Order: sequence, then structure tokens, then C-alpha cells
Amino acid sequence: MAKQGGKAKAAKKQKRVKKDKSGPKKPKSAFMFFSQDRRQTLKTEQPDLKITEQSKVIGKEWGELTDAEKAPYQEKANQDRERYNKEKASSPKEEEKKEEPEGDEEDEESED
DNA sequence: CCCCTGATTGTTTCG
DNA sequence: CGAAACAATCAGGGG
Repeated sequence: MAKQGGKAKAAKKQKRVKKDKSGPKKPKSAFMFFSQDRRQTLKTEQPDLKITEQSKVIGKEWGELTDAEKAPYQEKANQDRERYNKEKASSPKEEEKKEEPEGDEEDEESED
């Protein structure tokens, strides 16, 4: 941990993603909500901007935001997490059935 | 015609 | 704790 003063080459490369049309979509982050709102406004003001350019601008603005300003977005994200949480919690399909193999079959002892 | 890449940050998830 | 994957978004390039 400490040791940051060195020349630690932080070669961070977040490999992008290729959207999957099918898959457990992860909950959106506050940044996503912010981008959705900001992009629309940005698009009206600068419709010539491309997504990649918007991303840069938005990302920069996002960094300027404070927790208070991010708060409302985090709250939205918070709700989305719950949504995802529920979606996950409820597995209508028997897919993924190795959940909690706590095979504890309590004996029904005498029911009647 | 359909799939993928680009750029941003945050969250999610496995080990 | 850390890395990898992936979330929205759209425009354009390639097979």
C-alpha cells in the first residue's frame, strides 16, 4: 500500500466491453444516470459531439461535481441496485440451481 | 445487414 | 484488496 511515491507504473487499462445482448446486466452507476441526463442536454447544445467526445466532457464535469451533487444520482443508482438485487434474488428459472447447497432436509417428524 | 470499437466512471463479481 | 467485466450511448467502420 503506501509506497506510492515510487515510479509505480500505473498501467491501467480498463478494457472496454462488447455489450452482450443477453446476460446479467449489472446495475447502472451514478455516472450512468448523470451521463444520460447530461448527454441529452449536451446533445442539444452541441449535437456535433460524438459519444466519445461527450464522454470526455461528461467525465470531466463529473469530477467537478461534489458528493452533494452526485448524491441525487447515487440515490438513483441506489434504487437501480435494489432493482438488480431483486432481479437476482428472484430466480424464476431453475437456472443456477447450486445456490446454497445447504441441503438440510429437516425431517418432517410427525406431522399428524 | 449485423457486430464491434471508441471514451467516460462506477459498480459488480470472483479469488 | 484487486483485477476483469460490464453498464448507457451513438456514430461509423468492417466483414
